[in-house]
Amino acid sequence: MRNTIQRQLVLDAVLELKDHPTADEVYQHIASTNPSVSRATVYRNLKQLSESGEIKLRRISGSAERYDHIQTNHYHARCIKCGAICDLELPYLDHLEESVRDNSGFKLFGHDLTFYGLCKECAAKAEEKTEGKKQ
Amino acid sequence: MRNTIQRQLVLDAVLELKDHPTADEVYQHIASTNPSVSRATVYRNLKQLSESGEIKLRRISGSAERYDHIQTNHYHARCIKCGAICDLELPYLDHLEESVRDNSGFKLFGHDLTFYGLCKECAAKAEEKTEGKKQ
DNA sequence: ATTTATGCAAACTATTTGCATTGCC
DNA sequence: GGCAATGCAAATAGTTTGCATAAAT
Repeated sequence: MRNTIQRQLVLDAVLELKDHPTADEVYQHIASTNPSVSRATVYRNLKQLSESGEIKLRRISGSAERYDHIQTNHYHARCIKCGAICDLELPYLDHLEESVRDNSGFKLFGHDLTFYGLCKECAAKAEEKTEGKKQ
Repeated sequence: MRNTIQRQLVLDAVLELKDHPTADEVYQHIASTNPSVSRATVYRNLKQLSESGEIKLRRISGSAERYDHIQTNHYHARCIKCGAICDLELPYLDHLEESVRDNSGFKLFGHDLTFYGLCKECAAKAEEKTEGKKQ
């Protein structure tokens, strides 16, 4: 694994864009200052960095793949209206796999848990509309 | 919502293909006997049928969207090797949303939980390989 | 008759890959 | 120098959309 400027740019972008950026958001961020870096390189480095454990790939249901500078296990909420992703405070369900009654022969390694709902802003907007209708 | 042959074909396909088919698998199934039905129609009907509650859209992390003839809440496992999806027996965590310490203002409606691991077959293959290395 | 649904093609989003070239070690 | 990484373009997977036509009500 070689130490290229591009790899460093990708790592820096994920560390700066703390908000679970998608690959494209990382690319856009880098392209704003380094337009010659290609999308493919961003994708390749994101994959490598997440495989080497420097960043974390998050699979958020209903969303494109996202990358996280935070490594620790925690869960996320996705806004069904605007797509925002938010960290949640819920103790990580460490031994959930063990609770599965395994009649399938599956060897389970882990789980992805994503909540969905309305973020603060979108919930407020929905509230306004409802109020509007009442009058 | 009109009662077209195509809609019926899509519904029937999901009921027959019990194995959480993707939109494309539904399309292929229908196309094998009704080649004139278009992919777009399959997608449109899958969306409508899931919105009207006749079938259930499942968001399985790491997989394309899938459709289920079963409506009841339950969780799934995805094989990281072959992509197979399997129903799991684990009591549905009905009130998980309530356990979230909500500092974000999110209004949570529900959650998607997907386990990942190796299915019986792929686990067996991996075992073989390991055995091979030992000798 | 009206209006929803269809088929087709094109567009779009997200991601990967082949290949010639660049540049790290 | 050798091999990994890059940039580019094309390819792929999954899904949606515009539009003229067909068909359900």
